[in-house]
Amino acid sequence: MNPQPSDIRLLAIVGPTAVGKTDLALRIGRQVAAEAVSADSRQIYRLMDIGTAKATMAEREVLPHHLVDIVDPDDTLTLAQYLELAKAAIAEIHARGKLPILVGGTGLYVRALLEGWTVPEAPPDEAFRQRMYALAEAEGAKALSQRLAEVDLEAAASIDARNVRRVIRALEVHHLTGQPISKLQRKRPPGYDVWTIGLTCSRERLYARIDARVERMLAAGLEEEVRQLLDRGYDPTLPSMSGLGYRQMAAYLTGETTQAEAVQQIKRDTRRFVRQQYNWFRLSAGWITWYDIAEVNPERIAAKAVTFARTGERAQKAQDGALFAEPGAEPT
RNA sequence: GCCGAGGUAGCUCAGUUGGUAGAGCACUUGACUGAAAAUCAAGGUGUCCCCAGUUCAAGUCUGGGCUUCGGCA
Repeated sequence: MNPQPSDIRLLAIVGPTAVGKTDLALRIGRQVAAEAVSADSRQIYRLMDIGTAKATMAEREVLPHHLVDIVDPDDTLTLAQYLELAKAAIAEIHARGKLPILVGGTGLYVRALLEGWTVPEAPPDEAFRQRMYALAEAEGAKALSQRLAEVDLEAAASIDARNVRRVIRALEVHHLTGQPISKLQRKRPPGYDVWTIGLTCSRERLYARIDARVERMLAAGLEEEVRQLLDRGYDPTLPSMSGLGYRQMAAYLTGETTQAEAVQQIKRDTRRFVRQQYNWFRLSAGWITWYDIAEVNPERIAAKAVTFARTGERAQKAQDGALFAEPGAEPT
């Protein structure tokens, strides 16, 4: 008998990069039987350890991590594949009598999982994409969007015509399924017994943490890690190499920029990324119990999580240092 | 000390024949359903170094001052 999702107690830890999500998960892992399910689109890659700030092997002894190191840098993992693997991992961990902890900063993954997005069954068709890009090149992005309007008016209206990538995906779905993407996108909440903790702090503080972390990555050998990837023949244009730290380091190592510029750009781009992350994890979101790390000791947050693991009891907003009192707010 | 070139948005700078300013980046915000740390979009920003003068009107012209950077002593 498979357990119903509603039987599965799931803790989620979200927030911007470098705020301390992994650290919190480890603290919890030392106190209760738990395993982590990563919701990080970059930690999936093997050989990319330093720049993605993966938990160390020793830390993974304490808290086993799923969905980390699962594909090679020249491979890709799609959203649909991620969702399948994550759901399976969560079910397995629960079956072992342990607490699954969803940890990660990839908003798309977290939201898609917790909100139960049904991804249209249309795997990428590279040849089709190439043709569409050529078309966009020849006739312009507008023309492509008009083509989409002919088969899917709703999608054409909601996707910015200038965002060629998304317009092509919508066309691709119609091409492969004969149906408009706007009709295939569904949400079916999986119904986990989930509590989502969000970690945050002021931008000023976070930006300082980011700068410090980038320096630590450099000291730990980020440059050498990227050089080895290039030496192994992994091309700078691969999706995996578009990650923070890798893209800029590769540009330096191939002579496009100076080292100092590359480092500065990593810091700058990471700050930009943080702003993007807050679009997925809004401070005003009722489904997240936010804690400001400058105000609440991580041990105290971990204690709340442990209580949840044991009893299913969530810390109340408006107490325990949680931000944004909105009692009764439900996950969407 | 002398000669030259500057001082305009957080930074680098543009600003035509005088009509109270503008681009890139930064910064802030938003979208996001099989590439997502991707891709795309929107937005604000100013003692135009200071003082005086000419003028209906000065970032722009004139004089003085302060200051930065070169070169020469």
